[in-house]
Amino acid sequence: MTVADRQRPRTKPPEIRREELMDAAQRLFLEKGFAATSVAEIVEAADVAKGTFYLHFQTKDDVLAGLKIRFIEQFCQKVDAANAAAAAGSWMHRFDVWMETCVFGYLDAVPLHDLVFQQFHPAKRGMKRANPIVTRLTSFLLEGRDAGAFSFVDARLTAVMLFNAMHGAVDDCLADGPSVDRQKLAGTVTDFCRRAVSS
Amino acid sequence: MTVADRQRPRTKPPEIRREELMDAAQRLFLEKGFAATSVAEIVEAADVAKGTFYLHFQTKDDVLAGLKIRFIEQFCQKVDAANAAAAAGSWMHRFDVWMETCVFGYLDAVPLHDLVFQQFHPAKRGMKRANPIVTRLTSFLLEGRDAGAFSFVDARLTAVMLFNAMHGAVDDCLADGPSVDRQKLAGTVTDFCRRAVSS
Amino acid sequence: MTVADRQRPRTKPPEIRREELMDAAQRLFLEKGFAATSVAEIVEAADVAKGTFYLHFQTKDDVLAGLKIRFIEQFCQKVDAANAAAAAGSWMHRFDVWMETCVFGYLDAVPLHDLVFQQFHPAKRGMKRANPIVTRLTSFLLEGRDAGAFSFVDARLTAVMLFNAMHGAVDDCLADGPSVDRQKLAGTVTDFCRRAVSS
Amino acid sequence: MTVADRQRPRTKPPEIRREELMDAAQRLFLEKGFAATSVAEIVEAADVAKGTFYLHFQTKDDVLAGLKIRFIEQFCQKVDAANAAAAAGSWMHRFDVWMETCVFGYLDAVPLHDLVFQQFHPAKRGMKRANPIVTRLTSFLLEGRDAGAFSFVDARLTAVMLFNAMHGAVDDCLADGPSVDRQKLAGTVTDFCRRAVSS
DNA sequence: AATGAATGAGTCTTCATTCAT
DNA sequence: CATGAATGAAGACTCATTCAT
Repeated sequence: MTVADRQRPRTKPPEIRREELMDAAQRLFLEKGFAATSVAEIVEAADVAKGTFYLHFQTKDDVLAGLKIRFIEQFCQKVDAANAAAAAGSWMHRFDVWMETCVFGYLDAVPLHDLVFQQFHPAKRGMKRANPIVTRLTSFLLEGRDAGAFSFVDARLTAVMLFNAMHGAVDDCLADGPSVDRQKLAGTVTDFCRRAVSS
Repeated sequence: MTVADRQRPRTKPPEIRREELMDAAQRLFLEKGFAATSVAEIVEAADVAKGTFYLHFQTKDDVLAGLKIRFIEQFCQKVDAANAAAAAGSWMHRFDVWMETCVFGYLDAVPLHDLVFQQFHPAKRGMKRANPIVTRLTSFLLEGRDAGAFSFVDARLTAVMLFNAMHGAVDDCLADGPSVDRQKLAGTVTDFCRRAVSS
Repeated sequence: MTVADRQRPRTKPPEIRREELMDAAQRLFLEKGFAATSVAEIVEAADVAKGTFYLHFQTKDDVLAGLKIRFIEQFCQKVDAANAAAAAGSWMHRFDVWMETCVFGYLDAVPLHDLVFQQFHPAKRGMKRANPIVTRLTSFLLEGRDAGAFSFVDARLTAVMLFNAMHGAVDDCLADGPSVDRQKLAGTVTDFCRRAVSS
Repeated sequence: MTVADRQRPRTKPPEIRREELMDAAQRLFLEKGFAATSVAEIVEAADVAKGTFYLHFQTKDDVLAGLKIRFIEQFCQKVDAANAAAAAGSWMHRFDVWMETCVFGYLDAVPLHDLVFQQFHPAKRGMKRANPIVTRLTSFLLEGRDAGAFSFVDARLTAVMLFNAMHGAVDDCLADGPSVDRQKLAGTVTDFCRRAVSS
């Protein structure tokens, strides 16, 4: 309460502060879970006052929403980059690259993925349709089929199943422990997926 | 508040009371989510007093655990029954039956499945290994391969991927709305899965 | 936190607890004002836990509403009793009794009156119409006019003006300090009021 | 956010800024109540930054005090003007003008009056003595009595009662809705008041 | 077996005010 | 004169759990 105690305002540009708060929140959410993390802990970790949090986010849920958007953006960038890099190869090669990128990408991000995709209440399953990875994969499959490289019944549903198969495999491996033979996993997944779309 | 209302003997056998509480809890959890449902609401729905809840369950989490066990038991029964009924057919036919049973079974139970498999907070991913459906499917795949009917790299991982592909497909369809062409969905899923394990 | 610390529940019938909480709240509201009194202080004064407060009231505002109802009931009882006791006298005498009862009643209750009639937000002026004292007084005036004892333009508006005149006079006297010549005040008020309705 | 939008010099003379802030505050206070209005809302409505508010007012209460002073000044001007205009008439006529002016003046300002006269918390009832309208009316009544036109027991208390009767009547009419028969109301009030002071 | 009043730590959120720029 | 990011004390309200009856 003394004059000495009162810290002078340590002003930063809003984007920086917001990012710092999101970083702190993400770390804590991953450690202890969303519900078990209090706003008090977030602001302490970010070294700001309680009120500062509410300068940048409407509610605690709001941070999670922000984290989700950030996660999706970053993941899409990875996939797009890998896809572009392999553009010259065969369709099957490009498909393998797709799935491998996803496997590796998720291996590094499964906890975060689960965090941001945790369904808040029920029903909002509709959100899943928005999954931009599935959307991209669907387009890719359709192009490949037009080129005679792939075969399947329903492009979108196939993309969904490929995505979930991959995701489940990664999940399962991680369940065994943190040390995973990444190449072996990727090999098994791509083999599975290739079969499922081979013409 | 009438004389008739109160003091009516409300004693019931423990198993019945427990079941009624679980039913009430399941309904509310599915409607509003686990975290958003309070014990107060559960006991109100089950028409018992607060204390009665704690006569049958240690904590709120305990009910969810009970719900999970009940769900798995019921689901396994369905799968086992269908599998037994198709035991005389070809391996591919039996495989189709497997996947179809899952599709139909999950179509009716996806929200419940998601509820009981919701990961609480930490990386209790180990739990997933316990999924008895995957265990059963793994055995089935191995037998089929021994009989020369199937081909794949890793039995367990393949079972995991098949399971997740199926689950994802059902999820995705449900996202569009409650009315689903069940046969068409089952057909697409079985086609996908059959490709993935064909020798 | 020790076992010794934990007080055993000191259960009381809901009506008693509710009354005790209202008493504590009323005392604090009168001392420090409604806004300046926290629920924490109320429960401390009533010697119960925070949660107990919310067992009996939905919100903090809810207590004030309860206080208002209680106040009105008690005030009406006083007026009705005095009115009944004077029923045998002349109309003018009964009118004097009316106003005197109000003057004395308010002298003892002005702070409480102001507390419970403090307008929360705007507009809810409509509430004032519900003032049962004014309603009673209106009826009384009409009966007296029918008997040829009173004269005025508009019964209800006259009742309102009499009530407010009385109330303002009491308020004004109280502003001078706590020691008031009650008889002199009552005399001045009844003189004023009698003139206003004399035929 | 365009270049044009920002950095436009926003400096204004202090009196203007202060007035604008008071206008914004008064509008919001009347809409939502004093307590329910935040400084943040005031500065937004006045289109200035938070800090600017504290350049012109010490605290939030300070604005309300300013509003009160402004209100009283304006109201007194109206009454004085009307009184001066009627100076040539009879005492009773002048009295009618007095009360009519008040009725009409309050009809347009009751919400504002209630706002600025809302007693904060303690029994700062002493403030009411300062009511300059009552002071003026007291003087007027005394002069009229000296001239043999009025009769009453206590000049000040009579002024208080007249004022409160008038105020209550206006309040009551407003409670019915925004559309009021102003002339009828004024008639009823002046009739009531005239009786109360007639010799 | 059943009750339900009581508990109290814990949570999110608000907002008047300050001050470096 | 003006700004607006930062502060942090304070407050209302929730809810899983207990236990005397």
